Amino acid sequence: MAERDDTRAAYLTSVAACPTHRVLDRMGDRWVSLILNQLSGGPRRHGELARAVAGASQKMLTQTLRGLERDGLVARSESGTAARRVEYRLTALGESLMPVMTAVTVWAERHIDEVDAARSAFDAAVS
Amino acid sequence: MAERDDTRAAYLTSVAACPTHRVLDRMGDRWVSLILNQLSGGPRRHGELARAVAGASQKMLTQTLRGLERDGLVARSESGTAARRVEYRLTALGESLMPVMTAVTVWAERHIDEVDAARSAFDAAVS
DNA sequence: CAGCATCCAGTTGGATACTG
DNA sequence: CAGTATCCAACTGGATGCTG
Repeated sequence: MAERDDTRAAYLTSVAACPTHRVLDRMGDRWVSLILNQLSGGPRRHGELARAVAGASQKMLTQTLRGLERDGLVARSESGTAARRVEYRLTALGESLMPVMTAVTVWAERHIDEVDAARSAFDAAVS
Repeated sequence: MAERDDTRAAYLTSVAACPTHRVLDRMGDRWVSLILNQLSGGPRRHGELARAVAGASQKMLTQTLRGLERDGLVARSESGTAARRVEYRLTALGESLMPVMTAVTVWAERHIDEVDAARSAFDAAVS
């Protein structure tokens, strides 16, 4: 399909650039919802987050936080020289995203049973 | 870290089971937002979707549709014997998700510039 | 037309070990 | 305590060819 590579590439680019998709991608990152949820309760130290989001490896925790920081959703502040103390908190931009997260959560909790039922039915029909 | 495998595994399971995360995962699937968007305009044939979501490979289109169908968000109906005709449409459950998608879209379009600005600033500071 | 199967490259994310 | 660096297994998603 060499003749259509350009078209395909253009489409892929435009999809990647789609704001909705980009936001969804970020929100869907495995640990983002948990971290954002923690931070919505106020600033948290790195260690606190590590404990609260215990499933995440150290690498993923930092990596995810960096990503959120890069996108301006989370702010990082450092203090202390000996006993280092790093704190993360939501930015105004991050806070503005919370209602959207909440909307997702509300829908999810309200309809997850229907989804599960649909899955069972589907899987049963297939097998 | 063999001693904590159980704990870790339990956490990972609970995260995977988290309704919010599951929904976010589905919504974040690369082609879901585009497909759902198409279907919100009414039923579409497979071919129509293939054209509208031209970036997706045939495999991914079908795979994504199956996933949505499995989760009860989309319904598939077949008709015709010779010239096969397969149509997809949103279920009631799928329609109930659209406002959430819209909320994400609205936030995204409204704030993507801030995100981009934050990124540029972050990247500039790092380098 | 709609869909399935296979192969495979690129990415993701976890384990582990080490630094200031 | 917070973070970095490396290695690597698993998963994702695209290309291609075939079927009813």
